[in-house]
Amino acid sequence: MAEEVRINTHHVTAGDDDGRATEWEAGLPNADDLPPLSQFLISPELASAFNITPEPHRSMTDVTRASHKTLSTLIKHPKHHMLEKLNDFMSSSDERGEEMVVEGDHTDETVDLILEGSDSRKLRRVCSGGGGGGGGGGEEADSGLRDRGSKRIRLVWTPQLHKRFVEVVRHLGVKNAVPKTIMQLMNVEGLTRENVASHLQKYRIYLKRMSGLSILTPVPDPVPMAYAPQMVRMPYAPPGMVPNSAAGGAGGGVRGYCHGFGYHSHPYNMMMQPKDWSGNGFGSVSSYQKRMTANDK
DNA sequence: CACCTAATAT
DNA sequence: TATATTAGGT
Repeated sequence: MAEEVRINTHHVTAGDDDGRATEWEAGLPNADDLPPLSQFLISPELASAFNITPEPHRSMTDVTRASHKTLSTLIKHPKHHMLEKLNDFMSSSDERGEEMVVEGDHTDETVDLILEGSDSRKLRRVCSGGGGGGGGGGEEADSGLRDRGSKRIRLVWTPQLHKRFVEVVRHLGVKNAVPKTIMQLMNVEGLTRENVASHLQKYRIYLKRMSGLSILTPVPDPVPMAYAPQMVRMPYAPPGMVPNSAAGGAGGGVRGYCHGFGYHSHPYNMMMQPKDWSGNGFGSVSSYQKRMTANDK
């Protein structure tokens, strides 16, 4: 309780003293009703159980600074001119910041477009009930989202975006999930078929991995050998392949092994999603493996 | 043409 | 490392 919280009365100096938007404060709880900034909202046990790292302690100064920043941003780009900023950065980002993030928000309705340089705008996309289009048909137009030189911008698959991807893939079923359809169903502006294809390729590789792996307990702790039958199946042991040191080269050793998807990006697997979307049951993980060999389209 | 996989480029 | 692009095939 070291810090005194006085949000109500604190003023913002962006511009002048009355840059403060008092209407924003209407209905907000009084400072006395709020817990002090220094106090965590969840218990340490809970935090550790869910692998949450507590934010560093914030002082009133930090709050003030953040507040200033927000306000000055809003003053600079008032109203609905936010979208125009998108074009701004697209044309101003030559050669350098050519990374873009498309990240879905909590709802299915909006996605955030973020640039590598931490620029971020909101675009609106509606998953409206209309289009559906099981058969295909070409609706939804264009928007490849390019750099000034008409070069494509690198897409970053944020967890939100990936989640949308996975939902669509599951909804379609793995067999019918092809880039074009996925792209259409995801309904994210700027997303291209190539984006999806590339991601899908990686996703399939990931699934293959998972299907080879034993899904049941990757042996959490060293249990006595005698009692540990064969819980860990070898993923893929193509005849005549030595586990490690094959290509060697890049990256090296153990870590190059679990590249990309399952492990790296988040402690929680990016590729994994809760087993449910609609009634589309495909529980069995190793069902599609035969597809490659034969022909079913 | 859309799709697939593998390899390679950025 | 993650994503894009290309090659070569169905």
